[in-house]
Amino acid sequence: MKKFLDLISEEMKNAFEAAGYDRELGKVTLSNRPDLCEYQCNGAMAGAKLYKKAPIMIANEVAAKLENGQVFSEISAVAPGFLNLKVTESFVSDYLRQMAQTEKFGLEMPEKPAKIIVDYGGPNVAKPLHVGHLRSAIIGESIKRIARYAGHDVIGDIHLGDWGLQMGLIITELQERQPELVYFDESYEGEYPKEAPFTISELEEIYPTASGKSKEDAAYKERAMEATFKLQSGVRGYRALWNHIIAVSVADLKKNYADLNVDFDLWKGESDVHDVIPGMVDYMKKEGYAYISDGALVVDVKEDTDTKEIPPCMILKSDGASLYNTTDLATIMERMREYHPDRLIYLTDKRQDLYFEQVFRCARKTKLVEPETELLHIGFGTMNGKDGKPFKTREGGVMRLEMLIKEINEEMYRKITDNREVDEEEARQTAKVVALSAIKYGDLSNQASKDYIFDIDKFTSFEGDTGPYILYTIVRIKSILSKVKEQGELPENTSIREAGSEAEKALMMEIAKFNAMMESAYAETAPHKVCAYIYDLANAFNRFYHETKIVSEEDQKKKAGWVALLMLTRDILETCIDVLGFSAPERM
RNA sequence: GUGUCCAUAGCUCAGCUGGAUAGAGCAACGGCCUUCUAAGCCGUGGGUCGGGGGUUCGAAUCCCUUUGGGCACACCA
Repeated sequence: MKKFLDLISEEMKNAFEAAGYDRELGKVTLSNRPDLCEYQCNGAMAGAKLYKKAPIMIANEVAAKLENGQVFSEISAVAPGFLNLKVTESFVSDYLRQMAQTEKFGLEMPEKPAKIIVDYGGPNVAKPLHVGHLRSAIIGESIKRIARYAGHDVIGDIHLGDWGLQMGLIITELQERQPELVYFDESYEGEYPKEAPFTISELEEIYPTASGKSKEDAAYKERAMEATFKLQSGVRGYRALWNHIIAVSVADLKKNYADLNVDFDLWKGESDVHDVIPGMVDYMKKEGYAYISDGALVVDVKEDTDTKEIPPCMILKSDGASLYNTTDLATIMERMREYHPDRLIYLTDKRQDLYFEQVFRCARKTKLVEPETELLHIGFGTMNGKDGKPFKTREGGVMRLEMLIKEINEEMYRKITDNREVDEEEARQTAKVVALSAIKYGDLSNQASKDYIFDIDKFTSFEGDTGPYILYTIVRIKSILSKVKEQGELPENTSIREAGSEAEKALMMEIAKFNAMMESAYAETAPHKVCAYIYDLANAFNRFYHETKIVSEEDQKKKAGWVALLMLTRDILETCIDVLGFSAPERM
């Protein structure tokens, strides 16, 4: 289904053409002066220079070619050359009726769906999820859902960090604490225990401890590197231990991500490409891409057009070990082989911008990807506390994600039960749903690339531009609809009617923007556009709500029209929050 | 040093493919609940869009410059 603005522009373009001007001048946009008109076209001013004519003359000529009627109810040419428009009530309501009957409210599907892999820039196993992981999960999930809704074939891969030095560190620290463990007995040939010799909370404490020690104690670091090497070369006991670490960690991760309503199609990690690395390295050497520099194996990724120094992309460290680059490149190779994606999207902190620039260039240069394969890094900003510095606990430590979520759930529960009689169980459930909307909307309503202030009080507030406000609006609509239903039968013809008030028309015009909004949210991988849209839509609805009594309306035809409008509004709002990754309760 | 991102109301943020009077929310103040959830709606006040220059009929938006900040710059991820 064509976009609303395109339909209007089409009329305008015909008029420009009929008046003897370039039809491309007839692009219509939303008015920025709602007091004067609903839509506007600035093409006459753009055409003034081209045709050496006063813009107002062009505007007048074009206006004369347009007719009031089907599409426009008001057309005026205003100095210096604006074309101001209002559309007819019937044009809007016809469009909405069509939207209601069309799959995905008229969002056009791509001719050929793109195969897209979203890499959530994996958390390291054995490290607790902290607030830093929140953004990649939330933004990645939404980008994935938006792309799916837009008709593409999307695979989400958590891409765990499960193969680096951190694993060696953990193993070393375990050995330090429990040297008697059978995993460290190299002569042992029997089966290893099924139970891990540690719990998730122990694991989460072990890593920071080990990491700290390695920074101060060179010998300790040496041992960790050796342990890493042993693990990577397949020493049985180390592998067994590694499997335990992964299993315990992944179980915990799954629980955490489930709480966030985030899921992954693939739980792959760096370790999955371990076996293909040697082949890739050989290939890069053989083709002459890679060479030794200062002992390390690198690929040059400089380009003549560069305005800055781009260091070469390192493939192997001087000790021959692989690193982040190596596994990422090998992963690209594997993904191309296995899925042949058209597009790879990476979500990480924006501090890795340069790193991904190098990796992408390297992948292109070494032909790991097709020339047309799109490689996209979405670097997001830091989540800061109210003081503008990276988010910490009150004590100054790193905030664990679990704690953060718990805290917000509690806060929400408190607000829901405040001064009200609510069923305990229902209140808990509702609190969780609303809390998630608060966290996600709070994050996604900001542009991903910018740092933002995570303000619990603001996000959990039930006022203003927040997740709870959006949910409240949806709940309100549902409540009206169920009241109407209780009243009994509605006339059969429950289709949207022409707007009877300004607020109703405004709501309808807001709804009509849906497909254009979703299209650009996908094209620009911009979830915040969805947030901005539903906030406007919720506002438009609430204005309409306040001046329209629906349940008590006597005119059944009118009422039926409103019911249809409400259902469409609800469906669109719910679709939008679904692509943002949260949902609305039945009551709140 | 090089590169890069950012600077908009007291605070948090939109707007940036150039258009008329720069928008929200919070905070402040004032209205609106016997009527579909007041978690709402309506209204008031609040701005040299960091500074300067340029391009243009027109600049928060594009270009240059300057100030202040964040971040990155090969053996971490």
